[in-house]
Amino acid sequence: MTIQRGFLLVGSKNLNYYSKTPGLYLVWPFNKCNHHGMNRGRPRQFDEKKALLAAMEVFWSKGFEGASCDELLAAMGIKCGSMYLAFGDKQALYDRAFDLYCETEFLRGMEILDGPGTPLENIRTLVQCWGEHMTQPDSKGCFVSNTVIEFSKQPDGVAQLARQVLKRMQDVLENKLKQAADAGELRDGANPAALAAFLVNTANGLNVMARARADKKSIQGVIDSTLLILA
Amino acid sequence: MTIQRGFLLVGSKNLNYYSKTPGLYLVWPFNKCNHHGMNRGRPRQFDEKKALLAAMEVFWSKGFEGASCDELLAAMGIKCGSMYLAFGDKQALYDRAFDLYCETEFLRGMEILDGPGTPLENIRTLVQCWGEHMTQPDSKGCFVSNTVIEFSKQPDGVAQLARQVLKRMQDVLENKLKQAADAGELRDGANPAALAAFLVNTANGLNVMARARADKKSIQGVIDSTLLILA
DNA sequence: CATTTTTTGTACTCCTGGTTAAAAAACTTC
DNA sequence: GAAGTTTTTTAACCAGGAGTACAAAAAATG
Repeated sequence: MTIQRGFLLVGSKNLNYYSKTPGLYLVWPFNKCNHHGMNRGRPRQFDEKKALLAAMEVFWSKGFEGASCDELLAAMGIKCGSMYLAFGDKQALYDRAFDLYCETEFLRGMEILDGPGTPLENIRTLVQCWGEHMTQPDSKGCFVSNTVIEFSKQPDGVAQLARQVLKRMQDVLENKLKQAADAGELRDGANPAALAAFLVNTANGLNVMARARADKKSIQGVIDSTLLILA
Repeated sequence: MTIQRGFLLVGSKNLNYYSKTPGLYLVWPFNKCNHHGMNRGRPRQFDEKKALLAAMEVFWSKGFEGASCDELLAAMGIKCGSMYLAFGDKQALYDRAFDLYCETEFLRGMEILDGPGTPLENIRTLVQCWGEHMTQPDSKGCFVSNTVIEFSKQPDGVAQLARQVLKRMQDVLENKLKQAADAGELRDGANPAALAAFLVNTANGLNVMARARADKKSIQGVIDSTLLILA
């Protein structure tokens, strides 16, 4: 039986391929890498990673609603057909961009906590790093924080993920603060759980300050005051 | 010359009145209050204050882009014709709603600073008040903070206003902190300017925490830690 | 009562933004 | 080279959302 165009081939990778004769078709994902290490069909003409990175920048600075598809596609350097085929839809693209941010910008920042210094030293370094980040003139703030705000009404999806990331960050900080306390670096009676929540709060606040284009002196004031509590 | 319907009467208050005969019309704003203290024309059938309050609630919880006209009109209980006549357009309505928020919710909160206690006591009360506000289950956070974020890319208009309100709040706090310092309520070397920025930052952070539906314990931790610095 | 001024309600327009359709292009496999 | 599979391109499509037109209604004026 020869396959002809006209009817949807259920199971074909992108569900956009057709046969002329009606019937139930069993379609295999042919397009896995062959013995030459090449895919079948027309090869991708854009770099998915690069495109995603560009999309991330746009979403990061403009938010989900604020970023139009046109704008995204222009930044990604591809046409809508390619985007929809590669990523699904706008929300899926946002989700991917959010993941990318978490993997790169966000969690990489948290690695400072495992630096060479003592627990408290590392925490203080992280806080100072936030300050430097937010005082950069083209700072887009924090993508996670922005996501929490824009999707705050939604119970799951990327909204839930963003809340979990903040919670995770809080947990990591609490852990580190406990280590600091055990090492006698915190004053007596200091509460690691409360301090962790406080630090996450400071980070979220800095995001707003950055977007409000607060002057450097104010942001430095925030950092200095925060560090005072970690003395 | 009798005026007839059909052609726009340039100068008529709402530019929606017509004459049948073409020509240049000189139209006077007749409809100022007359000797009966009444306007001419059909009287408003809705309470502008009430409608604005309803719009404020919607904008506050959903943001500018997030609030559709349908939704706003439903909440306001009027039809679009009335809304556009009374307020101008969606942005103007938002601006009015923002003003209303500042006058009521926001600046009223700042009045706590002029309460009966000492300067420092009043500041501490304000911080605690933030905590109570944000832990309420239906808390919509802070409209000013939300506005700063959503309009962060825009140089003027309500965006600028919102940034100024934050700055104003910071100035007021700095002033109060100086009073506290003069009264010997702050530790030696405390920096009122830095502390003021820090407190505004905490407030902005709490807004995010509220929208992230952080647990009460975390928010209390933020408040407690913040108050520590004001001891 | 006729006229003027205003608000109201309904229908409509216009536009933008997300998404899909369909065919052409580019490649592999047979 | 023909057939098969995928990406690219271009042109629509469609829904919803902001805003407008206009006639009808409701009041004051004189």
